[in-house]
Amino acid sequence: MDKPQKNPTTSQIGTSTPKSKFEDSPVFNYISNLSPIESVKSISTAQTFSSLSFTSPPPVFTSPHVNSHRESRFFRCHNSIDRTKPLEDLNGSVYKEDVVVPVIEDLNKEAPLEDEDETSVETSSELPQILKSDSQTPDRSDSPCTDDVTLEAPSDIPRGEGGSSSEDVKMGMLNVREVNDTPDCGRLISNATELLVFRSPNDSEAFRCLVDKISSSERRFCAGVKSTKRPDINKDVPANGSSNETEPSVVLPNESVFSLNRGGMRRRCLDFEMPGKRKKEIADDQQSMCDNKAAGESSSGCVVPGIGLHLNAIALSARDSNINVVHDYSISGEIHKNFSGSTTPIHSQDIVQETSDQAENEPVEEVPRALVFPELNTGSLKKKKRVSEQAGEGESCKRCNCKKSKCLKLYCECFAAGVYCIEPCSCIDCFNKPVHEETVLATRKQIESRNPLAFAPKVIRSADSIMEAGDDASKTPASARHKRGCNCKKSNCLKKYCECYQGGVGCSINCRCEGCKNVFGRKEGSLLVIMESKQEEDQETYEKRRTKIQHKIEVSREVEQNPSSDQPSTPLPPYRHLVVHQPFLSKNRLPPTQFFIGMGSSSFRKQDSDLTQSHNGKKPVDPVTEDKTEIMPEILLNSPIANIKAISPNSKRVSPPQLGSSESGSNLRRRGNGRKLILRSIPAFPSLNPNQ
DNA sequence: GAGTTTGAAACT
DNA sequence: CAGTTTCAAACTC
Repeated sequence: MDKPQKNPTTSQIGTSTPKSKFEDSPVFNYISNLSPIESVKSISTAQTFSSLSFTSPPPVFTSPHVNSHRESRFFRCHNSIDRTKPLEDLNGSVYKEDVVVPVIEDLNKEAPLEDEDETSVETSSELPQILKSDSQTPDRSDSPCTDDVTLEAPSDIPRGEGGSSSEDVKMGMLNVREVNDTPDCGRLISNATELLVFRSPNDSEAFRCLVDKISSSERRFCAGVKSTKRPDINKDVPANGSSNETEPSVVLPNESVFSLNRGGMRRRCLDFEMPGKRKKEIADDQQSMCDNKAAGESSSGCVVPGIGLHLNAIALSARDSNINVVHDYSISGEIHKNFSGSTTPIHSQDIVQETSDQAENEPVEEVPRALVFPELNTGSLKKKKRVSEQAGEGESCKRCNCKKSKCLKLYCECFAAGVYCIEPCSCIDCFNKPVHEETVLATRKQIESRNPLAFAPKVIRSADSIMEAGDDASKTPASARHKRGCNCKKSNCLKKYCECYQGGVGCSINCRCEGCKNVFGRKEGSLLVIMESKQEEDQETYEKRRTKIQHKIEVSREVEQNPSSDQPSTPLPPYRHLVVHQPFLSKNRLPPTQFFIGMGSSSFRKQDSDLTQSHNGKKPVDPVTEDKTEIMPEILLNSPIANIKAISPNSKRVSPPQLGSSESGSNLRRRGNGRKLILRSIPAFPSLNPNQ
């Protein structure tokens, strides 16, 4: 639709400029020299670029972003692929490239490059199975893009198409794919971020989008990269892609965002529907290869929902997004990594290594379990709850215990989070199920009519806070630290009864709490005050809390490491990382330790420094600008995203890519802070125009 | 696991 | 808008 038009221009711009610049830049050269992989990348990039960008305007890639991403992805992919193959074949690099390209094109649908096709065919012989398995499974419509489609425009898309029996199926597919795809996709993430940046109206949603996008993009690449199975991909794609909207879906990201914006419910619905099926499928599949996939599903189920999950989470998570996001990341080992890399301080190196490792081992194994188990596998709700709680939870996996509200009121966490109740829920007379979709939607509308922000994240992320600083706090709902502020009277804002505390944020002026002792910050007012108060007065309390939290985390880790239960159910591990590093996840999730990060602008800074720093030293409240600059992770900088941001109207907020690009050296330093970036970007662009 | 506490959500 | 009631999570034992 619109995409094609936009894409051409943007794609060219984004792809050509950035890459060329990067490649040409001495820094880039230096990097490339450092690692053979990099060199390959450069080569591959060029090739891929040409092939991809020009061979045929693939519908899927129509979006410029996509193309650029692809390229970047390819690099990564190549690496992974290369690993499988001997590096010696530099020529092979071309070969590799070819392989990759073909895949992409396949995805795109028809733009076959002859050479590439050949290569693809060859490869296909080798690895077709995995992908096929996915696609072939009757339940799962394979169009790689199905995921995207479902996510983006679930309602619009004819469910029947592509042979996908149902949304659930699609969802499952998505999840699976996500898992599989995860490997490559640092870049994918970037894509997602782009999308978010441009169009995400809400933080949460944006975040979701990210997740979704990532997953979708990952899939694509995965297909290619993953396996070495490109052929399969090709097969899948053509069949599915042509028939289905897989491609389009890809193209649409922006649109998807819009749709997402509107009602997280759809997705959630989808997601939640999944859970039940997922469980079954997962149970069946776990043992099989699909473990990864299953995990992905489960995770996604959890995650996605989570993402969508709690709006709060989304918002935080972009709260969901974050969590969701988080989950996703965690789910896909790579994604997680990538993400972490971008958002969190994870080292780019690590990412690379991981990618390589994953390529060898199949990325998902570790993550998958965790993901899968946590939600699906665990038997007892309580356990799950606890786990989730400890982990920081997966809001994605929210479980309610409603008895009278029918899960149609905000009392219900699931409903409040915009997700359907699932089996683990012990609710009675629950109407918050896909079956009662109409009722749910109607109720939701009703509630929204009463309070438009009812489903908005309660807690606003640091990013938001930043935004606040920069912009009018009142402007966006997210602007507030806590949407409404708490009204605690007995808990002193030191228990989860307090929404502020629960969200890992400090109380603000909006709060009407009495005897506020919120560790994250008292309601004195400005962030600075909060910080100071913390430092000065609350140090002890804070320390205690911190220690406590840390202890919990460690415990959870231990548990994870020592999977006492056969179920790796301990979701904690995967989540934990996420949680720890990313504050955004969900409102609840933010672990106290993190909240600095999550909290106000001050929090951002603290991330790197860690709580300790925050404590010990006063943390100068860095101007928002600084955060922004620092926030940019290397990956992002290198990735097209950076460019995008610059382009984006809101770019002002976003740290200019220049910073990152200009100061590659500083990037390392920034890594720690890097995570912030993504989050920030998300919230920053609430209602951007898709195009620009 | 049951009961209590708490504060948000819903209602008046 | 304030006060009250309802509700379910959070917490305690």
